[in-house]
Amino acid sequence: MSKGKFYITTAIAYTSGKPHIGNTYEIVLADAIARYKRFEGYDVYLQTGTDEHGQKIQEKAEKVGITPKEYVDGVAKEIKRIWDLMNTSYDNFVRTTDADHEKQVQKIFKKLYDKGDIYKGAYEGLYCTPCESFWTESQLVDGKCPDCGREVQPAKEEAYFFKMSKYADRLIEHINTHPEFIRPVSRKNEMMNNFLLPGLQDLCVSRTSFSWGIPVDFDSKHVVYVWLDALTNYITKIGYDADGNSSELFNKNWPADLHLIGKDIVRFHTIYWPIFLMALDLPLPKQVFGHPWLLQGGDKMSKSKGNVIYADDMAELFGVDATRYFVLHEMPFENDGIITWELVVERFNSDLANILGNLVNRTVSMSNKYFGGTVKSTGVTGEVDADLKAVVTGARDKVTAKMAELRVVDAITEVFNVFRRCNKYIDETTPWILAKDEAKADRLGEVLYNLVESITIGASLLASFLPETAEKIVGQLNTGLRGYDELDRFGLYESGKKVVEKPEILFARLDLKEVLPKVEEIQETQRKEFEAEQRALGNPDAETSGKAAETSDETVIDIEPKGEIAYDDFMKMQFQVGEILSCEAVEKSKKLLCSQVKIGSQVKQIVSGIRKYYTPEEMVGKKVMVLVNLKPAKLAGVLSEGMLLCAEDAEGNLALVAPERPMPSGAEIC
RNA sequence: CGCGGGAUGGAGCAGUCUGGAAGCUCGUCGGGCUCAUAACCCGAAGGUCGUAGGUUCAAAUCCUACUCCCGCAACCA
Repeated sequence: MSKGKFYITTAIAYTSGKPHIGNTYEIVLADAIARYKRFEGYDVYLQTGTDEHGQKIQEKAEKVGITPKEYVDGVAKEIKRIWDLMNTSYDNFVRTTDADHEKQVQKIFKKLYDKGDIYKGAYEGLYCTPCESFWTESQLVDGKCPDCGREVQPAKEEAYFFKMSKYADRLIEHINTHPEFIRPVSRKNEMMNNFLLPGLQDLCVSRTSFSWGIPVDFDSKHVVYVWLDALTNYITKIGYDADGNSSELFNKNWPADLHLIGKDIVRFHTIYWPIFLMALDLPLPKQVFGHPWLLQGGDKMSKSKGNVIYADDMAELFGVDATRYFVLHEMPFENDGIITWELVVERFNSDLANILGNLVNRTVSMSNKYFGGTVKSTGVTGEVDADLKAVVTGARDKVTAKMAELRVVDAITEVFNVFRRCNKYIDETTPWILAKDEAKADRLGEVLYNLVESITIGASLLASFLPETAEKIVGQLNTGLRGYDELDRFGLYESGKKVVEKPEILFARLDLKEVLPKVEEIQETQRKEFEAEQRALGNPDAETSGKAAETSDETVIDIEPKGEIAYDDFMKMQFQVGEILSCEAVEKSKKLLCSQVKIGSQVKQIVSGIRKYYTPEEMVGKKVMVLVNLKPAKLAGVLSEGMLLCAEDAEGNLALVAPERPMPSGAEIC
């Protein structure tokens, strides 16, 4: 009896490196939703996978000395391994390097080209030849290249563009008439105000600067823009065919009911993707949910800090279900969630061990102790039974209501309220006192029956979130999980069955003191791996910060290698030691500090983007390395006559470079 | 005046759209209980709901101004 189809997708993971717990959150969330929908009776199709093209991947593979395909094969395998480890019930794991996908993307590109929505044009802009970069008028500084300060020339580079503006009005209309399309609502406002209402630019949908992508089949210099490539997986991998021979799977499942994505890519999913679909004459997905991020103690995770939390590390320490529980529970609906090891342990002990694990344990123990494990309904009810039953049988609808709004945390709370109520029931009925009175044996039997029945119902509701645990619980109670339609009825546990003799501890309480050293170990390993990786990539200085740039979802990004320079070029630059005489924040900016720097006998005003790392007070008196003969420029309206040199680490943290021994102001650095 | 989000007992959050007795989890303190994983149950303390005004019989909630955080954008000479 199907309630209809439900097609849900996650964003496909970019194969630039191992996904951390924040990335893993998405698939676990999707899995919980998918499992619950299936449980409700929907015909669910959950699709996830990997996004494998793009310049970053090509560069990275080159660094390691393997082909891009070899590289993504490795990462995709690792991602799939983690998805499987987390016990996620996806129906389809897609890869954008799959042949059928690539073929359809080419067809789609051609179709849109034939239709006139994609046209061949040119980047027209101001080109800085040494930097190989295009700039717009507004990016220029004093009419010069913002990178190198040299002259720029008007230039063109051939590329394909998509006519976004053609569909903008229709999209605005759609968003306005479908309030549920973008969730949460705050993201909708952001999209409207920032991108749609100011007017959409045509989007460049091809690249010629690298080759690791899907080639445009009628113009092989170009590869398809990664987002056009990646987004279309939602249709190609369920059988969309641009020529009209789409599969039954596609016809049944499209439009998608829910795209689950991170808040950072809302723009692509609520603007570009719908417009691509409009151009293909396809209906739009019903809902796009941009979930928040999970942050490590408020910081972004990064490998070099050794504070990345990976799902498999967590699963090893706490178990798969505890890991699932944690990410689902700690992620709020709209704001970023915070993850710390202390919080993990607290949740684990309080909810999983104490409320749930202990409840099952004490119930099974008592059944064994008082009745040799036999659970029998005697019909001797008590006053408090009614409330227990009401809470237990009413839980399903509450959970369903929360899930319908994608309030997964609240749904889990509803499930746990069942277990909390059971614990309270034990206190209200005091079985250990009943057991002392032979005449109350029947009442005692009924109490234990009610507990076993309630736990069975609770476990059935829990199954979508903690599938393994739910099975273990009903296993100990010697029964099975209930169907959705049975959960509003009390008393289906077969009277007279026996529970297991020895209750297995579901979640053993953790001691933070024992967990932290293990965490320390993991972090140490991570830092070592990171350094080893850096060395492999030819960055021997990696451990002290170094040049290897990296973002949270990347293992490494190396900076663009610059061309060799002659000694003369080097000699053109004048570096000197400067002493900071005074320093103040630049009013109009959040990042800039303006310093008066004494270099020899002159004083220069230099603006630097280091406000985040240094206060004006602590700047004063420092002797730093200054590039003196840089052409002055205005930053946030303030004149800057040079550059304070900084080292930048993986996360963009900056540290001023200073002479290692005291040197007088003005000393030349060469 | 770039766009947006946030500020609620010690911590983490809900409540704000649709004004009407400040709520949840954890922690703390006190009590109960001993079936159970030092678990469970009950109770208490603790908040002028960022600040200042305003609307209203009534404001965490609506309006205005301000302060401080955080994203994005810009930018980081």
